[in-house]
Amino acid sequence: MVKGQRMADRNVANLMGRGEGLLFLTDEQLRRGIEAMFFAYRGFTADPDRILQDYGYGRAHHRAIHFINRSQGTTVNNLLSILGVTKQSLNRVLRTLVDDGLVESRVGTRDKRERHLFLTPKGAALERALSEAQRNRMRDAYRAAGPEAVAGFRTVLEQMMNLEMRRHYLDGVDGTK
Amino acid sequence: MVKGQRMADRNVANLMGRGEGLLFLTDEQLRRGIEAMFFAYRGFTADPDRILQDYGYGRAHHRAIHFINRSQGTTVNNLLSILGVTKQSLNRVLRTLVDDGLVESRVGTRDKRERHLFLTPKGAALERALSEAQRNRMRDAYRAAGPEAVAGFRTVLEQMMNLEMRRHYLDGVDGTK
DNA sequence: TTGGAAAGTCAACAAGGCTGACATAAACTG
DNA sequence: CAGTTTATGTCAGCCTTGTTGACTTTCCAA
Repeated sequence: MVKGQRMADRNVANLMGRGEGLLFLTDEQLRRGIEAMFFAYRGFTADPDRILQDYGYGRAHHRAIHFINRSQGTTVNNLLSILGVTKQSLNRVLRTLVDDGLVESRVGTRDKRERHLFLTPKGAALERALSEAQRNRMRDAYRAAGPEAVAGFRTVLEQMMNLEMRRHYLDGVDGTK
Repeated sequence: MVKGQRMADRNVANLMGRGEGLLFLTDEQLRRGIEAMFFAYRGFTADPDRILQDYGYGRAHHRAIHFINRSQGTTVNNLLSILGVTKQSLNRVLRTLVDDGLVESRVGTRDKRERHLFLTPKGAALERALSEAQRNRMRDAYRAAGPEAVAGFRTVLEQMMNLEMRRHYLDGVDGTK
Protein backbone atom coordinates (compact mmCIF):
# COMPACT_ATOMS: atom_id res chain seq x y z
CA MET A 1 0.00 0.00 0.00
CA VAL A 2 1.87 3.01 -1.25
CA LYS A 3 0.48 6.16 0.23
CA GLY A 4 0.23 9.59 -1.30
CA GLN A 5 -0.45 8.44 -4.81
CA ARG A 6 -3.08 9.74 -7.12
CA MET A 7 -5.53 7.16 -8.35
CA ALA A 8 -4.47 7.84 -11.90
CA ASP A 9 -1.15 6.34 -10.88
CA ARG A 10 -2.61 3.40 -9.06
CA ASN A 11 -0.80 0.12 -9.41
CA VAL A 12 2.43 1.95 -9.97
CA ALA A 13 4.87 2.25 -7.13
CA ASN A 14 7.92 4.38 -7.59
CA LEU A 15 10.82 2.45 -6.23
CA MET A 16 13.92 4.42 -5.42
CA GLY A 17 17.04 2.35 -5.47
CA ARG A 18 20.01 2.64 -3.21
CA GLY A 19 21.95 5.20 -5.18
CA GLU A 20 20.65 3.53 -8.31
CA GLY A 21 18.16 4.45 -10.95
CA LEU A 22 14.49 4.00 -10.32
CA LEU A 23 12.09 1.24 -11.14
CA PHE A 24 8.38 1.39 -11.76
CA LEU A 25 6.71 -1.48 -10.03
CA THR A 26 3.44 -2.08 -11.77
CA ASP A 27 1.07 -4.74 -10.54
CA GLU A 28 1.96 -6.56 -13.73
CA GLN A 29 5.65 -6.58 -12.87
CA LEU A 30 4.93 -7.73 -9.34
CA ARG A 31 2.76 -10.50 -10.75
CA ARG A 32 5.69 -11.58 -12.88
CA GLY A 33 7.83 -11.79 -9.77
CA ILE A 34 5.17 -13.83 -8.01
CA GLU A 35 4.93 -16.29 -10.87
CA ALA A 36 8.70 -16.47 -11.13
CA MET A 37 8.76 -17.58 -7.50
CA PHE A 38 6.06 -20.14 -8.12
CA PHE A 39 7.62 -21.72 -11.19
CA ALA A 40 11.17 -21.51 -9.90
CA TYR A 41 10.28 -23.23 -6.65
CA ARG A 42 8.93 -26.10 -8.68
CA GLY A 43 12.23 -26.43 -10.48
CA PHE A 44 14.06 -26.02 -7.22
CA THR A 45 12.36 -29.05 -5.67
CA ALA A 46 12.00 -31.20 -8.79
CA ASP A 47 15.37 -32.95 -8.68
CA PRO A 48 15.36 -33.92 -5.00
CA ASP A 49 11.74 -35.02 -5.33
CA ARG A 50 12.77 -37.52 -7.96
CA ILE A 51 15.48 -38.97 -5.75
CA LEU A 52 13.22 -39.12 -2.72
CA GLN A 53 10.67 -41.12 -4.66
CA ASP A 54 13.10 -44.02 -4.93
CA TYR A 55 13.29 -44.11 -1.14
CA GLY A 56 9.57 -43.67 -0.58
CA TYR A 57 10.23 -40.37 1.11
CA GLY A 58 8.75 -36.93 0.60
CA ARG A 59 9.82 -33.35 1.00
CA ALA A 60 9.25 -33.48 4.72
CA HIS A 61 12.00 -36.07 4.96
CA HIS A 62 14.28 -33.95 2.83
CA ARG A 63 13.77 -30.91 5.02
CA ALA A 64 14.49 -32.87 8.17
CA ILE A 65 17.61 -34.42 6.67
CA HIS A 66 18.82 -31.07 5.40
CA PHE A 67 18.59 -29.27 8.70
CA ILE A 68 19.91 -32.15 10.76
CA ASN A 69 22.90 -32.15 8.46
CA ARG A 70 23.31 -28.42 8.73
CA SER A 71 23.26 -28.55 12.51
CA GLN A 72 24.36 -31.99 13.60
CA GLY A 73 23.26 -32.70 17.13
CA THR A 74 20.38 -30.24 17.05
CA THR A 75 17.43 -30.94 19.32
CA VAL A 76 13.94 -31.88 18.19
CA ASN A 77 12.62 -28.60 19.55
CA ASN A 78 15.06 -26.55 17.55
CA LEU A 79 14.19 -28.47 14.43
CA LEU A 80 10.52 -27.86 15.13
CA SER A 81 10.98 -24.14 15.22
CA ILE A 82 13.02 -24.15 12.02
CA LEU A 83 10.54 -26.28 10.12
CA GLY A 84 7.47 -24.66 11.59
CA VAL A 85 5.40 -27.82 11.87
CA THR A 86 3.88 -29.63 14.81
CA LYS A 87 5.91 -32.14 16.77
CA GLN A 88 3.48 -34.87 15.79
CA SER A 89 4.12 -34.15 12.16
CA LEU A 90 7.86 -33.98 12.57
CA ASN A 91 7.88 -37.01 14.80
CA ARG A 92 6.26 -39.18 12.18
CA VAL A 93 8.92 -38.26 9.67
CA LEU A 94 11.71 -38.55 12.19
CA ARG A 95 10.54 -41.98 13.29
CA THR A 96 10.75 -43.38 9.79
CA LEU A 97 14.20 -41.89 9.35
CA VAL A 98 15.38 -43.39 12.63
CA ASP A 99 13.76 -46.75 11.86
CA ASP A 100 15.40 -46.78 8.45
CA GLY A 101 18.76 -46.04 9.99
CA LEU A 102 19.32 -42.63 8.42
CA VAL A 103 19.08 -40.60 11.59
CA GLU A 104 20.35 -41.31 15.05
CA SER A 105 18.59 -39.84 18.04
CA ARG A 106 20.84 -39.61 21.09
CA VAL A 107 19.59 -38.78 24.54
CA GLY A 108 21.09 -35.50 25.75
CA THR A 109 23.97 -35.67 28.22
CA ARG A 110 23.37 -32.37 29.96
CA ASP A 111 19.59 -32.55 29.65
CA LYS A 112 18.43 -36.09 29.25
CA ARG A 113 14.97 -35.01 28.10
CA GLU A 114 16.39 -33.69 24.91
CA ARG A 115 17.16 -35.79 21.90
CA HIS A 116 20.08 -34.79 19.74
CA LEU A 117 19.78 -35.68 16.11
CA PHE A 118 22.59 -36.90 13.88
CA LEU A 119 22.82 -38.31 10.40
CA THR A 120 24.20 -41.81 10.18
CA PRO A 121 26.60 -42.58 7.32
CA LYS A 122 23.58 -43.87 5.41
CA GLY A 123 21.67 -40.66 6.15
CA ALA A 124 24.64 -38.54 5.17
CA ALA A 125 24.83 -40.40 1.88
CA LEU A 126 21.24 -39.57 1.03
CA GLU A 127 21.80 -35.99 2.15
CA ARG A 128 24.71 -35.70 -0.24
CA ALA A 129 22.70 -37.09 -3.13
CA LEU A 130 19.85 -34.69 -2.45
CA SER A 131 21.91 -31.61 -1.89
CA GLU A 132 24.16 -32.35 -4.81
CA ALA A 133 21.15 -32.42 -7.12
CA GLN A 134 19.85 -29.22 -5.66
CA ARG A 135 23.22 -27.52 -5.74
CA ASN A 136 23.71 -28.47 -9.35
CA ARG A 137 20.44 -26.82 -10.26
CA MET A 138 21.36 -23.73 -8.30
CA ARG A 139 24.89 -23.61 -9.65
CA ASP A 140 23.65 -23.81 -13.22
CA ALA A 141 21.16 -21.04 -12.59
CA TYR A 142 23.83 -18.90 -10.94
CA ARG A 143 26.23 -19.47 -13.76
CA ALA A 144 23.69 -18.55 -16.40
CA ALA A 145 22.57 -15.48 -14.49
CA GLY A 146 25.94 -14.08 -13.49
CA PRO A 147 27.37 -12.87 -10.17
CA GLU A 148 25.53 -9.59 -10.11
CA ALA A 149 22.22 -11.36 -10.47
CA VAL A 150 23.16 -13.85 -7.76
CA ALA A 151 23.73 -11.09 -5.24
CA GLY A 152 20.39 -9.53 -6.08
CA PHE A 153 18.66 -12.88 -5.88
CA ARG A 154 19.88 -13.48 -2.36
CA THR A 155 19.10 -9.95 -1.27
CA VAL A 156 15.49 -10.08 -2.41
CA LEU A 157 14.93 -13.52 -0.90
CA GLU A 158 16.28 -12.37 2.43
CA GLN A 159 13.87 -9.47 2.39
CA MET A 160 10.99 -11.77 1.60
CA MET A 161 11.44 -13.94 4.70
CA ASN A 162 9.53 -13.47 7.90
CA LEU A 163 11.62 -12.13 10.74
CA GLU A 164 11.65 -15.44 12.55
CA MET A 165 12.70 -17.30 9.42
CA ARG A 166 15.46 -14.78 8.84
CA ARG A 167 16.78 -15.62 12.29
CA HIS A 168 17.01 -19.29 11.43
CA TYR A 169 18.52 -18.43 8.08
CA LEU A 170 21.23 -16.34 9.68
CA ASP A 171 21.84 -19.03 12.30
CA GLY A 172 23.06 -21.22 9.50
CA VAL A 173 26.25 -19.29 8.85
CA ASP A 174 28.89 -21.93 8.90
CA GLY A 175 26.76 -24.00 11.24
CA THR A 176 28.84 -26.68 12.90
CA LYS A 177 29.81 -28.36 9.67
CA MET B 1 29.23 -30.96 -11.97
CA VAL B 2 32.05 -28.73 -12.99
CA LYS B 3 34.52 -30.54 -15.14
CA GLY B 4 38.25 -30.09 -15.32
CA GLN B 5 38.74 -29.29 -11.68
CA ARG B 6 41.36 -30.72 -9.42
CA MET B 7 40.05 -32.50 -6.38
CA ALA B 8 41.87 -30.06 -4.15
CA ASP B 9 39.47 -27.47 -5.48
CA ARG B 10 36.41 -29.59 -5.07
CA ASN B 11 33.25 -27.86 -3.98
CA VAL B 12 34.47 -24.65 -5.50
CA ALA B 13 33.14 -23.60 -8.88
CA ASN B 14 34.61 -20.61 -10.57
CA LEU B 15 31.75 -18.59 -11.93
CA MET B 16 32.56 -16.12 -14.65
CA GLY B 17 30.08 -13.29 -14.87
CA ARG B 18 28.89 -11.57 -17.96
CA GLY B 19 31.58 -8.95 -18.22
CA GLU B 20 31.57 -8.80 -14.47
CA GLY B 21 33.92 -9.91 -11.78
CA LEU B 22 34.01 -13.51 -10.72
CA LEU B 23 32.35 -15.36 -7.93
CA PHE B 24 33.49 -18.43 -6.06
CA LEU B 25 30.58 -20.76 -5.55
CA THR B 26 31.38 -22.94 -2.63
CA ASP B 27 29.00 -25.64 -1.51
CA GLU B 28 28.43 -23.45 1.51
CA GLN B 29 27.33 -20.53 -0.60
CA LEU B 30 25.06 -22.73 -2.65
CA ARG B 31 23.56 -24.10 0.53
CA ARG B 32 22.83 -20.55 1.60
CA GLY B 33 20.99 -19.99 -1.65
CA ILE B 34 19.01 -23.18 -1.13
CA GLU B 35 17.97 -22.19 2.35
CA ALA B 36 17.15 -18.68 1.18
CA MET B 37 14.74 -20.23 -1.31
CA PHE B 38 13.22 -22.41 1.37
CA PHE B 39 12.67 -19.69 3.94
CA ALA B 40 11.65 -17.05 1.42
CA TYR B 41 9.03 -19.29 -0.11
CA ARG B 42 7.50 -19.65 3.32
CA GLY B 43 7.24 -15.89 3.63
CA PHE B 44 5.97 -15.67 0.10
CA THR B 45 2.98 -17.91 0.83
CA ALA B 46 2.34 -16.89 4.44
CA ASP B 47 0.05 -13.91 3.79
CA PRO B 48 -2.25 -15.55 1.22
CA ASP B 49 -2.38 -18.67 3.39
CA ARG B 50 -3.83 -16.63 6.22
CA ILE B 51 -6.53 -15.17 3.99
CA LEU B 52 -7.38 -18.53 2.47
CA GLN B 53 -7.94 -20.00 5.90
CA ASP B 54 -10.92 -17.73 6.44
CA TYR B 55 -12.52 -19.20 3.34
CA GLY B 56 -11.59 -22.78 4.12
CA TYR B 57 -9.41 -22.89 1.05
CA GLY B 58 -5.81 -23.94 0.57
CA ARG B 59 -2.94 -23.14 -1.72
CA ALA B 60 -4.39 -25.29 -4.45
CA HIS B 61 -7.38 -22.96 -4.64
CA HIS B 62 -5.09 -19.96 -4.68
CA ARG B 63 -3.11 -21.34 -7.58
CA ALA B 64 -6.23 -22.08 -9.59
CA ILE B 65 -7.67 -18.64 -8.91
CA HIS B 66 -4.41 -16.97 -9.79
CA PHE B 67 -4.02 -18.58 -13.17
CA ILE B 68 -7.69 -18.32 -14.10
CA ASN B 69 -7.39 -14.63 -13.39
CA ARG B 70 -4.22 -14.33 -15.38
CA SER B 71 -5.80 -16.02 -18.38
CA GLN B 72 -9.53 -15.55 -18.18
CA GLY B 73 -11.32 -18.09 -20.34
CA THR B 74 -8.49 -20.62 -20.18
CA THR B 75 -9.41 -24.27 -20.62
CA VAL B 76 -9.14 -26.97 -17.99
CA ASN B 77 -6.43 -28.68 -19.99
CA ASN B 78 -4.30 -25.58 -20.16
CA LEU B 79 -4.67 -25.03 -16.44
CA LEU B 80 -3.64 -28.64 -15.87
CA SER B 81 -0.42 -28.21 -17.74
CA ILE B 82 0.40 -24.97 -15.94
CA LEU B 83 -0.26 -26.40 -12.51
CA GLY B 84 1.27 -29.78 -13.21
CA VAL B 85 -1.28 -31.81 -11.27
CA THR B 86 -3.73 -34.50 -12.28
CA LYS B 87 -7.16 -33.61 -13.53
CA GLN B 88 -8.71 -35.39 -10.55
CA SER B 89 -6.78 -33.17 -8.21
CA LEU B 90 -7.59 -29.98 -10.08
CA ASN B 91 -11.19 -31.00 -10.53
CA ARG B 92 -11.74 -31.34 -6.84
CA VAL B 93 -10.52 -27.80 -6.28
CA LEU B 94 -12.36 -26.41 -9.30
CA ARG B 95 -15.61 -28.01 -8.25
CA THR B 96 -15.59 -26.27 -4.89
CA LEU B 97 -14.77 -22.95 -6.53
CA VAL B 98 -17.62 -23.33 -9.01
CA ASP B 99 -20.02 -24.51 -6.30
CA ASP B 100 -19.07 -21.55 -4.15
CA GLY B 101 -19.66 -19.18 -7.04
CA LEU B 102 -16.09 -17.96 -7.44
CA VAL B 103 -15.45 -19.52 -10.81
CA GLU B 104 -17.69 -19.90 -13.81
CA SER B 105 -17.19 -22.78 -16.23
CA ARG B 106 -18.60 -22.08 -19.70
CA VAL B 107 -18.93 -24.65 -22.45
CA GLY B 108 -16.69 -23.77 -25.38
CA THR B 109 -18.26 -22.22 -28.47
CA ARG B 110 -15.84 -23.49 -31.08
CA ASP B 111 -15.14 -26.78 -29.35
CA LYS B 112 -17.98 -27.78 -27.08
CA ARG B 113 -15.87 -30.34 -25.27
CA GLU B 114 -13.81 -27.61 -23.71
CA ARG B 115 -14.75 -25.69 -20.60
CA HIS B 116 -13.59 -22.11 -20.37
CA LEU B 117 -12.93 -20.81 -16.89
CA PHE B 118 -13.71 -17.33 -15.62
CA LEU B 119 -13.67 -15.62 -12.27
CA THR B 120 -17.01 -14.32 -11.11
CA PRO B 121 -17.07 -10.92 -9.38
CA LYS B 122 -16.89 -12.82 -6.10
CA GLY B 123 -13.91 -14.82 -7.35
CA ALA B 124 -12.22 -11.70 -8.64
CA ALA B 125 -12.65 -10.10 -5.22
CA LEU B 126 -10.84 -12.97 -3.50
CA GLU B 127 -8.18 -12.91 -6.18
CA ARG B 128 -7.57 -9.23 -5.49
CA ALA B 129 -7.31 -9.80 -1.76
CA LEU B 130 -4.83 -12.64 -2.25
CA SER B 131 -2.68 -10.99 -4.85
CA GLU B 132 -2.69 -7.69 -3.02
CA ALA B 133 -1.26 -9.39 0.05
CA GLN B 134 1.34 -11.16 -2.03
CA ARG B 135 2.21 -8.08 -4.03
CA ASN B 136 2.66 -6.07 -0.87
CA ARG B 137 5.15 -8.60 0.41
CA MET B 138 6.98 -8.59 -2.88
CA ARG B 139 6.91 -4.82 -3.21
CA ASP B 140 8.35 -4.37 0.25
CA ALA B 141 11.09 -6.86 -0.49
CA TYR B 142 11.84 -5.16 -3.81
CA ARG B 143 11.94 -1.76 -2.19
CA ALA B 144 14.29 -2.88 0.52
CA ALA B 145 16.54 -4.66 -1.94
CA GLY B 146 16.73 -2.05 -4.66
CA PRO B 147 16.21 -2.21 -8.43
CA GLU B 148 19.51 -3.85 -9.22
CA ALA B 149 18.73 -6.70 -6.88
CA VAL B 150 15.25 -7.09 -8.35
CA ALA B 151 16.61 -7.64 -11.83
CA GLY B 152 19.02 -10.26 -10.53
CA PHE B 153 16.32 -11.95 -8.52
CA ARG B 154 14.16 -12.42 -11.58
CA THR B 155 17.06 -13.55 -13.72
CA VAL B 156 18.13 -16.30 -11.35
CA LEU B 157 14.57 -17.51 -10.82
CA GLU B 158 14.03 -17.74 -14.55
CA GLN B 159 17.13 -19.86 -14.85
CA MET B 160 15.97 -22.12 -12.09
CA MET B 161 12.74 -23.12 -13.81
CA ASN B 162 12.30 -26.23 -15.88
CA LEU B 163 11.98 -25.57 -19.57
CA GLU B 164 8.30 -26.36 -19.62
CA MET B 165 7.64 -24.09 -16.69
CA ARG B 166 9.57 -21.30 -18.37
CA ARG B 167 7.22 -21.63 -21.33
CA HIS B 168 4.21 -21.10 -19.11
CA TYR B 169 5.97 -18.26 -17.38
CA LEU B 170 6.69 -16.51 -20.64
CA ASP B 171 3.14 -17.14 -21.83
CA GLY B 172 2.00 -14.85 -19.10
CA VAL B 173 3.33 -11.65 -20.64
CA ASP B 174 0.35 -9.35 -20.62
CA GLY B 175 -1.89 -12.40 -20.83
CA THR B 176 -5.39 -11.38 -21.90
CA LYS B 177 -5.97 -9.12 -18.94
C1' DT C 1 9.22 -31.99 46.17
C1' DT C 2 6.62 -30.34 42.88
C1' DG C 3 5.63 -27.61 38.61
C1' DG C 4 6.51 -27.42 34.09
C1' DA C 5 9.34 -28.28 29.99
C1' DA C 6 10.82 -31.75 26.57
C1' DA C 7 9.71 -35.51 24.21
C1' DG C 8 6.98 -39.28 22.58
C1' DT C 9 2.62 -41.59 21.46
C1' DC C 10 -2.20 -42.57 20.06
C1' DA C 11 -6.22 -41.27 17.62
C1' DA C 12 -8.74 -38.80 14.39
C1' DC C 13 -9.17 -35.77 10.75
C1' DA C 14 -8.33 -32.79 6.38
C1' DA C 15 -6.02 -31.07 2.27
C1' DG C 16 -4.23 -32.22 -1.70
C1' DG C 17 -1.32 -35.04 -4.18
C1' DC C 18 -1.59 -39.78 -6.75
C1' DT C 19 -3.47 -44.09 -9.71
C1' DG C 20 -6.98 -46.64 -12.05
C1' DA C 21 -11.34 -47.23 -14.06
C1' DC C 22 -15.14 -45.61 -16.33
C1' DA C 23 -18.71 -42.27 -18.65
C1' DT C 24 -20.02 -38.82 -21.80
C1' DA C 25 -19.96 -35.73 -25.43
C1' DA C 26 -17.75 -33.81 -29.18
C1' DA C 27 -14.52 -33.79 -32.67
C1' DC C 28 -11.81 -35.94 -35.90
C1' DT C 29 -10.53 -39.56 -39.40
C1' DG C 30 -10.70 -43.04 -42.68
C1' DC D 1 -21.08 -43.62 -41.14
C1' DA D 2 -18.04 -46.25 -37.86
C1' DG D 3 -14.37 -46.04 -35.07
C1' DT D 4 -10.97 -43.44 -32.55
C1' DT D 5 -9.26 -39.68 -30.07
C1' DT D 6 -9.81 -35.73 -27.09
C1' DA D 7 -11.65 -32.99 -23.22
C1' DT D 8 -13.77 -33.31 -19.24
C1' DG D 9 -15.89 -35.18 -15.21
C1' DT D 10 -16.42 -38.54 -11.58
C1' DC D 11 -15.96 -42.54 -8.33
C1' DA D 12 -13.01 -45.13 -5.35
C1' DG D 13 -9.00 -45.74 -2.90
C1' DC D 14 -4.34 -44.74 -1.44
C1' DC D 15 -0.37 -41.77 0.37
C1' DT D 16 2.05 -37.85 2.51
C1' DT D 17 1.95 -34.35 5.45
C1' DG D 18 -0.23 -31.14 7.81
C1' DT D 19 -3.63 -30.31 11.91
C1' DT D 20 -5.84 -30.78 17.06
C1' DG D 21 -6.45 -32.98 21.40
C1' DA D 22 -5.35 -36.01 25.07
C1' DC D 23 -2.20 -38.45 27.67
C1' DT D 24 2.30 -40.36 29.48
C1' DT D 25 7.08 -40.40 30.80
C1' DT D 26 11.17 -38.26 31.99
C1' DC D 27 13.60 -35.18 34.57
C1' DC D 28 15.44 -30.23 35.33
C1' DA D 29 15.13 -26.45 38.35
C1' DA D 30 13.16 -23.54 41.66
